[in-house]
Amino acid sequence: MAASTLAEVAKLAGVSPATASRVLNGSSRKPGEDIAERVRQAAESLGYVPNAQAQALAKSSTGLIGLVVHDIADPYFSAIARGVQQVAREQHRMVLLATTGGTPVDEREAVAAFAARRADSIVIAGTRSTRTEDAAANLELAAELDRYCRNGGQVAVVGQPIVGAQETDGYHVVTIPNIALAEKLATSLAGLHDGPFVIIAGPAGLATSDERIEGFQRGLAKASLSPAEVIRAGFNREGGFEAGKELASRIQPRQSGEPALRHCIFAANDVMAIGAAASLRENGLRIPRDVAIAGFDDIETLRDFRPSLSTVRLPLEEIGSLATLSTVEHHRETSGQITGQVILRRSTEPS
Amino acid sequence: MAASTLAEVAKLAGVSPATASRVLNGSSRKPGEDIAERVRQAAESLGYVPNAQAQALAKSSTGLIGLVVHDIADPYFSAIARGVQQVAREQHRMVLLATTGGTPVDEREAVAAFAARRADSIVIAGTRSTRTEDAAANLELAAELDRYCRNGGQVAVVGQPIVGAQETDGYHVVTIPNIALAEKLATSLAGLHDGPFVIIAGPAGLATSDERIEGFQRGLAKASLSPAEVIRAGFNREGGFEAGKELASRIQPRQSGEPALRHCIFAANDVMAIGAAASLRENGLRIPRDVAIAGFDDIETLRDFRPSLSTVRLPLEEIGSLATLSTVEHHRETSGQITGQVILRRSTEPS
DNA sequence: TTGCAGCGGGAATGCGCTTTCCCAAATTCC
DNA sequence: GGAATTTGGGAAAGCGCATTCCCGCTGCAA
Repeated sequence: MAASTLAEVAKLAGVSPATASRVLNGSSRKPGEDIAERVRQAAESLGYVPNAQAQALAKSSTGLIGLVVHDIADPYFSAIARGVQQVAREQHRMVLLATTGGTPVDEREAVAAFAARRADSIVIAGTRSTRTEDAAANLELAAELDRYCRNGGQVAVVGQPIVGAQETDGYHVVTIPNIALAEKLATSLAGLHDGPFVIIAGPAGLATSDERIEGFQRGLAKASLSPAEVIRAGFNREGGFEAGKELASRIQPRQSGEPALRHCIFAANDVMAIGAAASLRENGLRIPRDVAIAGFDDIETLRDFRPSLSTVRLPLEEIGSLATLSTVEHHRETSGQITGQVILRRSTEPS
Repeated sequence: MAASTLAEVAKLAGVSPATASRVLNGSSRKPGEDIAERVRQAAESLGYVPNAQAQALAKSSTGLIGLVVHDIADPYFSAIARGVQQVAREQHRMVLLATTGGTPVDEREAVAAFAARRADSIVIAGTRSTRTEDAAANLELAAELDRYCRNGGQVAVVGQPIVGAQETDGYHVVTIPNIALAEKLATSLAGLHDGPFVIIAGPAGLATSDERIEGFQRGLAKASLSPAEVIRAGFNREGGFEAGKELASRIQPRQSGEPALRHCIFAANDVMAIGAAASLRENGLRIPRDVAIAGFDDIETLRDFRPSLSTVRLPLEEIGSLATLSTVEHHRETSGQITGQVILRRSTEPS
C-alpha cells in the first residue's frame, strides 16, 4: 500500500485538491476555518504525508543542502558538518551527504548528483588539490559548479576557491587563513625554540597543507630562522605516524645535561600531529622533553590528549554554519571572515 | 535560467521525449546507436542534468537513505555514518542526514521528514530512551515508523529496538550486545582489580547506558564482587568530566607503600572515559597508578590517547554498513549479529 | 505473395503536488 | 437596490520524467 495522496485527502474531506493543498501546505490563501478543520481531520485519519518530491517538482525548490566532505568520520569534517546541520535545521532544510575521499573526480560526481537532486545549495569542504594530475578533473568540477550556479544554485566552498572556478554569483568562498595562521604559529614557536624545525605535511599539491607550510616557513623566515625541513606523508593520522617514525630514527633522546638541541615539529593538522606523537613515543622520544610538536585545527576530541597539543584553533563548526548561511538567500551578505588563534599548550613547552 | 529538460534535449536531437528518456536514463529498451549518439550529443551540448525529483516521482523510488543520529560530530556517530555512507555509495544512493540530539520528539520529526522525501530506507542510530517522560514521544515515533514501513519503507535501527515498535516487515534491528560485552569487560577487570568499582554512566533511561551498567554489574556479581556504585551524568565528554570531578574529591592519591585500594572506573562510553580521565588528572590522580579506568566503543580518534584506554571494541563502521545493507532489498537476509571484543590497555593495568 | 512475430520509435497518460485562472456567492459602496 | 468589489472555492494546466500502449516497419517462414 502506497502512502495516501492529497487527492485522497481532498476526496475524503469533500473538497478539491486545490483547497486541500492550501490548508495542508502553507499557502498564502487561507480557506475558511470549518473547511480547514475538515481537511486536517481527513489528513490525520489517512495518515497523510505530503510527497516532498512532488512538492519540489511543483514549486521547484527542494529545501536540500548538499554537503561534500572527504570523510565524514574525520573529526575535522564532522565538526564542519555539525555546523552545516545546525543551520539546516534552523532553516527547515535537510542535508544530503556525500563523501569523496578528496579526489576532484568524485567531488564532481557528488556535485552532479546534488544538481540532479536539485539541491538548493551545495557546501564543499576539504582542501583543493593543485596537483597537475588533478588539473583536468578540477576543471570539470569547476564547470559542473558553474553550470549549477547558472541554473540558480548556490555553492559555498570552504577553505580555498575551486581551481578554475568562475566568479558567477551564487558562488561563495569561506576562506580559511591558513597562511596567516601558520605564520603566527611559527612566530610564536620561534620565540620558544631554536632547535631545528621540521614540518610534517600532506602530499604536495594539497592546498591546505601547502598553505600551512608556506605560512610556517614565512614565519620562521621573519624570525630569521632557517627554513624547516618538510616531510611529506598522508594528510591523516597514518601519514603523521609514518613521518614520525622516519623522524624518530634521526632524533636521539636527549641525555640529561646535554645542551638543548630539540626538534620542533609542526604537523599540518592535528590528527597528523597525534599520529606523529604516537610513533615518536613508540621510539622512546618524549614530548615535550625530547621533541616539541604542534598541530593545526584544534580538533575537539583531541583536546584531552596528553601532553596537550599546541595548535591553531579553527572555529570549524562556525565555518560550516557560515558557509551554509552564505548560500541562503536571506544571509547572502554574510562575510566569510574566519579567524583562528594560536594556542600554545604543553606539547611545545620549552624545556 | 532553469536547467534544461529532457524535452528540450529530445527536440534538439529531433526525437521524442520517450526515446531521449530511454537512451539517457538506463531503460530496458535500447534505441539504435545512431539515434542514441545524437541524443547524447544534444544532452551534452545543453548541459542536461536529469531531474532526480521528477524521476523519483515517475518511478516512485528515490535512491535516498535517511540517517538519523544524535550528533554527527560525535565520533561514535560519525564512525557509523561512514559505514552508512560507504554502502550508500556502492548502491548508488545518497544519504540524507538528520541530527536530533537524541530526543524521540526530534527523531520522530526526522523520520517524518524522511518519509515525506520518500527515502527508500531509514537508519536510526543512537540509544533509545526508556524514560517515562519520553514514553509518549516514543510511541509516536514507533507509529511514524510503522506507517513508513507499511508504505513500503525499510528501517534499520542500531542498538536496540524502538520502544513499542511493531514487528512489521521492513523493520530491522542491528542489536549491539551491550550487556554481554559489558559483562565480559567486568569479568576481565575483576581478574585484575579488587578495589572498589565505580560506573560513570549516562542518565537513567538511556538504554545503551543502562544496558552497559547492567552487564557490568552482572559481571561483577559473577565474580563475587559487590556491585559498583553508579554515578550519573551526561552521556558525553562533559558528563564524564563532571563525574570524574566528583569522584576525585573522594579519592586520595595513593601514598607510596600504602596497601592498594585503587578504584576502578567503568565509563559507559569512551568519550565519557576521556572526560573523566581529564578531570581526575586535573585533581592530581594518575592513571593507572591511582585509579584505573575503562571505556566502551573503542573510538578510533581516541586510540592514541595516553595512557591507552581499556575499552570494548565495537565495529562501528561495520554496524553502519550492516544496518544500511539490511534495508536494501538484495541483502535483506543480512543477519544483524554484531560482535565486539574487550581490549585491555594500559589504563587498567594492575599496579 | 501473404501472415506473423519482432523491433524501433512516438503519442499519451500519470506520478502528486502547486498555482493560475475562473466563477459564483458574499460583501461593500454609492 | 444595483453595480463594483472582494471573498472562497474549484477546474485545469503544468512541474520533468517513466512507461504503457500503439503503430509502422522489417525479416522470416509458409
